[in-house]
Amino acid sequence: MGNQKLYKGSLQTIILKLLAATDKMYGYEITQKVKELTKGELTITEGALYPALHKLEAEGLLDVEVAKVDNRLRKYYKLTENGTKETVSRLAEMEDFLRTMQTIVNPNFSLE
Amino acid sequence: MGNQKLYKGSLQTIILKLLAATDKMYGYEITQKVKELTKGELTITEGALYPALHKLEAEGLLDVEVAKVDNRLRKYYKLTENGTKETVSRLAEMEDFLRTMQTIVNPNFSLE
DNA sequence: ATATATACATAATTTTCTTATGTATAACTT
DNA sequence: AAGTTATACATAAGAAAATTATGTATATAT
Repeated sequence: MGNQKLYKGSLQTIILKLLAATDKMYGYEITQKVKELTKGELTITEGALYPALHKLEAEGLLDVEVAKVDNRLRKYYKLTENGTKETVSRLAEMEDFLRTMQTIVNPNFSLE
Repeated sequence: MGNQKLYKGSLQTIILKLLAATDKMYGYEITQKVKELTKGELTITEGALYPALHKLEAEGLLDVEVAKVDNRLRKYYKLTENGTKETVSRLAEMEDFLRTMQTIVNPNFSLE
């Protein structure tokens, strides 16, 4: 597991992107998907995930739909119309950030 | 100015990388260099910078050398031997992080 | 004379996480 | 049958790293 600290600030964007790619997902599913996608490099804890989902919902970016599967509760989240728009801009910001950081940490990068 | 929030957690690595590329720099110089390098996308505030420099120094990654230029104080920071080693591993972690995030937010990326 | 730039610093607050804890059901193991 | 792990939600306490606000002081530009 790499430096989790670096992921600080990017959780909302990750959630939004996954929902843009999969239409609807529930919390636990998101944690498992991220673990799988990142080959275990990023583990989203419940203490980070659930508050983040609640916040995105409160901001009107996500809609929630409760389901019962195998006698267990699931909360499916999906992007609202506004959430879809916001995802586009969050992804653009993320790409700017990644490009900028790439430039800075590039081994060929020099200050001269 | 992009989403400053995304840079949370990467300030130490940025400082270390700049010092690896320039041998010694003082605080204000770092803020200006970063602004220039990122074309204004990232503005490092003093409230973030100075505590970060003090912390890196306390951890033994930086040495400080005080100078007086034009009757004004400057504190030049440079990597210690340990700081140079640590920079290598911090940059490796940063590259892992950037690669992983790139995978997740890549527009060609799909969950199927 | 006044504002901006250079150069440091810290305190209060906010944001976002980690760690710890709690509830509950299902499935697997011994 | 009993205990552990997996599934599925949630929140509270605390830590980490920033922002915002404030402070000191000198130099330069208007």
